[in-house]
Amino acid sequence: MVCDMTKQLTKTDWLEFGLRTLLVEGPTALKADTLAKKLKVSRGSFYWHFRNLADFKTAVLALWRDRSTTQIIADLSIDDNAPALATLITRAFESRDKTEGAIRAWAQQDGTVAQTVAEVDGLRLSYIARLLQAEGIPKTQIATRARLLYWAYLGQQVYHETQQSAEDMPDVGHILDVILADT
Amino acid sequence: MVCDMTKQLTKTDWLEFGLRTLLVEGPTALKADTLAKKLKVSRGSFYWHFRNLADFKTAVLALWRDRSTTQIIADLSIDDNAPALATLITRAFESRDKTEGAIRAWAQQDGTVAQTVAEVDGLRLSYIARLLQAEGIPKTQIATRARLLYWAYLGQQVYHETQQSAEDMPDVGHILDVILADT
DNA sequence: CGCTCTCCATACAGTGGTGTATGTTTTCTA
DNA sequence: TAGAAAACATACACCACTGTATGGAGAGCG
Repeated sequence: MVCDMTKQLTKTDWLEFGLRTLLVEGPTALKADTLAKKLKVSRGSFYWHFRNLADFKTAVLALWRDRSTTQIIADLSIDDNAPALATLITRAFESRDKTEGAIRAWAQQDGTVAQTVAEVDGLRLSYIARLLQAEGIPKTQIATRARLLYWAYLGQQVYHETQQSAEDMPDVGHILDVILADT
Repeated sequence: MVCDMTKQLTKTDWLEFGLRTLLVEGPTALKADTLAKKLKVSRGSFYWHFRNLADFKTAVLALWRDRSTTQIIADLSIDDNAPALATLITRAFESRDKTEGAIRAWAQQDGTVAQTVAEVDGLRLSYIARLLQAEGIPKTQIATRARLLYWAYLGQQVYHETQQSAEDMPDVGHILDVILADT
């Protein structure tokens, strides 16, 4: 628990904890009852800040969407002289949380979530396409290569390794080589 | 409904319907109550064939695992003269069901499911590695390229397109080119 | 001090699902 | 064709969770 335990809870506290819970335990853990217990308060607090569960969930979803897009902007704002694509790939493929899996699991059982995920996917994909264009990839190949790279990122996030061995890390450099290879 | 409606249900009928429901509506739809209603029987039938829900779920999981592995064997048994890798990629990337997404959504909230998924992932990955070896990829690059390809497949399955336009299909030929490209 | 507004607790009714017990129908088989 | 076994129906107790109503504690302020 990172927040001050003595204070009372604010709407933001609930949303932050909700997002964190979503990313760690999955969408099925988004219940007023269990969340309240983990926050050591009663559901009265929850229903004071939010009209109902659906409202809370849409707020959590919006929070994730904003975070994701601003994170894209942050990645976008790394200076253009640096090897942006390499940096992006390294960061993406070395992250080891269940975020993407959790969000996609949620999207699969909720239409509005799926729509939001589609928007975020579109933003990320167009960003990758821009980087590939800067790398000099022929225009007819950009779409496919961007998809290949982004799909590989998504796939790695939902991929289940038998054992999380450190030496089993992907060879990021070689991935970059393949994505940029001449055919 | 594809099965004979007049007959009584067998254990296999329940499992088949359970697997199908899982792949279409996701793991949260695996409830004795709702399944029974859709099969137009009461829960008495369910609890005659299965001790409890957990038993049913593990049986459905086992069915998926067996199907997945035998399907790999079936793909493996296409004659070695044919361009096996191209065929596999074409089939994989043109399939448009939510199977992988549903299974992975399930795995994310159930440890034993995650373990089974890991086994299947391992089998598929080693199969792809074998095909890449047959294509003459250097041994030091096989692992990374196999991962890249399989991750891209997984990613495409959980990827949410804004609109399911047919012209948005991936360029399978170019994917193959990139995966096999000299670096 | 007393008043108000914010935040939370408690108690309640309602819902959707599980599992069990027991009775009823259908099917198989001798 | 009687009887056993398989398959299903019905009714019940139980649990987790939602949403609501209402009451109470706590800070801020006149």
